[in-house]
Amino acid sequence: MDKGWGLTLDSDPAIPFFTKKLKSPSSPSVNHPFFGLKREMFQFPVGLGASREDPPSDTTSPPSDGNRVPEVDFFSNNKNRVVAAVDHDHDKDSKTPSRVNVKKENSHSDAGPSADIDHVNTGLHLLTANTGSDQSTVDDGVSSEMEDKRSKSELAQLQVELQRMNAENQRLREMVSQVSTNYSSLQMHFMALMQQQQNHATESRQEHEVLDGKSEEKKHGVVVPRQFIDLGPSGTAETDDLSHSSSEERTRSGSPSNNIEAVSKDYVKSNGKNEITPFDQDTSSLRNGKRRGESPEPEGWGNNKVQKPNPAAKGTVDQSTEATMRKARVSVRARSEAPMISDGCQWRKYGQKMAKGNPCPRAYYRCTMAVGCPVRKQVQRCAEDRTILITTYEGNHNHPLPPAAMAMASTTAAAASMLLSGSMSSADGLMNPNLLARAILPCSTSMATISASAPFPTVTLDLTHSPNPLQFQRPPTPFQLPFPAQPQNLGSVSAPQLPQIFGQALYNQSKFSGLQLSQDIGSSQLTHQAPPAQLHQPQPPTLADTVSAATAAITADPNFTAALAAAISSIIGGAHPSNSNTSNTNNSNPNKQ
DNA sequence: CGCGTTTGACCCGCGC
DNA sequence: GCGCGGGTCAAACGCG
Repeated sequence: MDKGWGLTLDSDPAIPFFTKKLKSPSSPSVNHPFFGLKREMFQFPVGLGASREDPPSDTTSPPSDGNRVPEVDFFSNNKNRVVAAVDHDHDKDSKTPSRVNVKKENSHSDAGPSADIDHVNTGLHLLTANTGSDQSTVDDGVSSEMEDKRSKSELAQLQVELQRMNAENQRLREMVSQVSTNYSSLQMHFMALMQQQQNHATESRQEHEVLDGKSEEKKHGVVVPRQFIDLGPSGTAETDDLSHSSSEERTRSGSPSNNIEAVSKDYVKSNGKNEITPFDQDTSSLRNGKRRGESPEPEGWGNNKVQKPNPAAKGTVDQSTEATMRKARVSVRARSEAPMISDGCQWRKYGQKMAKGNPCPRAYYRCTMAVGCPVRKQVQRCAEDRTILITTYEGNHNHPLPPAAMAMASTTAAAASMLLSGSMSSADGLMNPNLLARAILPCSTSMATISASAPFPTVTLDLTHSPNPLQFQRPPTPFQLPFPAQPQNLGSVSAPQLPQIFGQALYNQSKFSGLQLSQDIGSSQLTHQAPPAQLHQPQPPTLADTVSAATAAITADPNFTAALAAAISSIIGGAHPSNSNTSNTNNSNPNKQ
């Protein structure tokens, strides 16, 4: 029963796991062809370092090229000069790091398979060999020597250039690793802040309870949605215990989803049971016992239904928290012809219903990557525009995920986590939805909306809006931050920057996968009336596919995640919004979530 | 034969 | 209390 959660504890779905995955090609997720592909696609953030030790893999890891345009350009020029005979297949592989290009070129010549980058002389020989025909036309020995000299000087020049580019390559890699490190530290900082916040909220609430007694309960019951009220106790003694003992790895996990799971697991622990039981199993067993008797499968989803608070049960707090946990949803709206977007996870359809007010049926899926994984999603087409596919995610995975799936999961978990943290950090029990929206996607409130109103706090990522075409183009520099990472700037970021985020993410995705996804999504989103011709690719990826890819890329992007963590930290650490306006003014989602 | 999907029934929450 | 709608279950079915 607790195997899955043990997995979660041991393997961080966040960065450590990410890195581990990359370094262990034999990881289970890679067995899945799709995951393997996605894994390739998402090697970008940390793949640079890894690829350095494994040059052969570089030829198949285009993600690492994103930051080496100058290098590629440089060598493309040289290629024309030095190894003009390089086949076009290789030319197509312009994403390949320049160093590999050189090696390949050498191998194309007479350098042999063991040719190394230091043996550029062979390349020069090649050059002379290639220009041999020219030489043959020169009958002057002196000029021939001059030619040699010139060639050698060129070679030396090239060598210097090569070294310089290698140094730059190295710097870029260091930069990437630096960014990754910063991201990890930010995440840890965020987790620490979360813990502090929870502790603070709990302490204050406990004080109130002691002082006010029943009136406090009444007040909460009237003013604040219960789901948010009950979040507070997550920071009780158990949380302290958590932060001092077994929670270390969880705190360091750096993943919002992990944080959520950690909190919930601590609730379960507080039940007094010795065994560590997934929170959802606790309630699901209740429900199963009541409704359908036994269920061999740890049905995490069973807790999807809000349990009636049992006054006698010691797990009232737990259940409420669980309710909040599972209630936090992330909805992704995207245009897609496909029946379902592929987000890197394995799903099994377990139900379909005709929702009222929508002629399109709603499909229910649950994650089957691990037994008892509580994550589920609903897929439904928008009634107004059936090209829009609405995918609603709920829950957190209790198992390791492939990078692609993990990215999506971390997105949803981050959104859910912020919903929870917002509820916990707010004195009124609920955070300003607008603030949350800006936290999740700080540059936009139009594409990221948060519905904190009942029944489910839902974050809606609306990718059907038209991004700015200019900003959707390729960013000038791959390392350009899509939006300022400084928390204080989050609120002032202009809305149109969000498309740039997605655009950049999709651009990376498209580069990684060799598909023009960015153009695809960009054009399809930009133009409702003028579908461009380049959309028709041999394997045209649906927009929904790119949506998940975009989300994955976004969360896989250290820039984004770092900024996200910074935003969260700023909200939790600094802002204590007492805005009791729980009604969502931003929820533009016409569909009830 | 195993696995995934389909589909009708069931349960629960909520509003009237 | 009743009806409605959302969500889930599980037997039946289909497919490889």
